Amino acid sequence: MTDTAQAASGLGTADSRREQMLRAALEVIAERGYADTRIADVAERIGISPALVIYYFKTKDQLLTESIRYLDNIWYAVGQRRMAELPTAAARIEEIVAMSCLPEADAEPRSSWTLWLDFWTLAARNPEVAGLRQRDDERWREMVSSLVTDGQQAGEFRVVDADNFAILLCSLLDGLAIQIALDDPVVGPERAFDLCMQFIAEQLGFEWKDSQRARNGGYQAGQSNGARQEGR
Amino acid sequence: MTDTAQAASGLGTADSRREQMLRAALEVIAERGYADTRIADVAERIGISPALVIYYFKTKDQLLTESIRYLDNIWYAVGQRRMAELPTAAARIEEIVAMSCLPEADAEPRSSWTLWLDFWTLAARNPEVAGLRQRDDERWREMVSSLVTDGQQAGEFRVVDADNFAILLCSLLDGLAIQIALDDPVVGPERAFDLCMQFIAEQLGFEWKDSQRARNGGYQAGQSNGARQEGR
DNA sequence: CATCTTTGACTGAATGTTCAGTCTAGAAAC
DNA sequence: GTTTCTAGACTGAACATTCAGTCAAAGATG
Repeated sequence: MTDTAQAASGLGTADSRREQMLRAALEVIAERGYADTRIADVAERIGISPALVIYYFKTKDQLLTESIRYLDNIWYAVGQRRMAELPTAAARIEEIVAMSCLPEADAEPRSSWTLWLDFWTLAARNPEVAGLRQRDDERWREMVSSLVTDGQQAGEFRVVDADNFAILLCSLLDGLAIQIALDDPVVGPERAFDLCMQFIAEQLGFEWKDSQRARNGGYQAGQSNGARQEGR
Repeated sequence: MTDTAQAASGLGTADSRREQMLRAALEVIAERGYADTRIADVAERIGISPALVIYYFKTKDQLLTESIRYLDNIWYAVGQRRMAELPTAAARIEEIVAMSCLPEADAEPRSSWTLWLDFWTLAARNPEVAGLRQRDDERWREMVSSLVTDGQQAGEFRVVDADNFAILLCSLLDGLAIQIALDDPVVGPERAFDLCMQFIAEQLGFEWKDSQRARNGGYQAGQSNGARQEGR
């Protein structure tokens, strides 16, 4: 599966190839785990020879490392875009929680929660990846932090220390993500989402009414612009 | 290096050998990561032949899997023991947080936060380990949950849903553990500990005064046996 | 416009290394 | 004198990486 899509569509050359490989690598990592990902797997997935993979990325390590970077960037970009489309701080923060907890209808290869587990594990030993992860975490904390500040100025939220709150929330999200990634029978996506939102609403002192967010699909029933589709 | 300590101390035969290997395995995993742990590393560490490792554990997989189980059990047992020694629910819950956040003076091989990252990553693909992890998580949640209930009955804590709180706290602890494991410059052990305790105190409605807990040194000055040194 | 030349994408067949696991046989322990 | 341990040498398979080219399109050259 998979290969055809792009392979058929003719994009053989140039940097689309690179990207194709990065994507394939992420898929394989998600399935087999970082450590068990072989160059041959990635190659096979897009129907090319292993040698070609090395042709583009000098080493296996480079391929995998770059694919992680790729994931990281995409994910952050998606976050930014979505934030921009939402009107209130409360809605934005809810979207962040949703991104962390709720699987999306259009399951991208970049999703798959287990990818983040591998990411963390890798960061523990690979300094380059460690730096990446750190920056990434910092970015999310800042996003949350400034969101909170905004919300406070707009009178949506009660006054609490934004930085501390950001650390708390981001850590909580990571922790919940583990449960979700590992399919914990007690802490599924919905429950994680609800608990987290309750926590936030309580901390920031705003009303949060459960329901609304119909599973996947969209982030908010009402709120107009039902368009957002996350192209691919 | 390393070998000497135990090797010299005579415990050569029988099941102490097994345990010695399990410990060594954990050390190596902590250093090199689960995926990069070789049988030869474990053997070398205690100065034996790789073949001997296979003699005791039929396969590499078995060795590693068992070492994870070993870690899991020890950690939980330590938790139980410590809980038993503390008088109030508040103190117990603080100890749990400390165990999750604060490195201890007598750094056991079993510690090393990165071990947990590997544990989770492994659980994502290895059903056996997945079961282990799930049970483990459940145990901690129950511990917290019943702790909260106790505290409530004793009038120490305000009334909140104990199960939900347990999920929240355990997830938060996991999330903070990631930051700590990866040496995040912003979220170090102390800050994680403080933030977490503040959160708890607020949720459960009790007073928590920072100070007290002098960094490492274990939870309680006393503890006698200053001997245990864990060679290395 | 027919021919060479160049260049970039790509492959299949080696090569070499790294390990897990086996096998043989010696030393202890009981 | 079995049975339990243990080491050392060895095997076999799995891979990453290299190498020597193939192939086709794009430019030169005449």
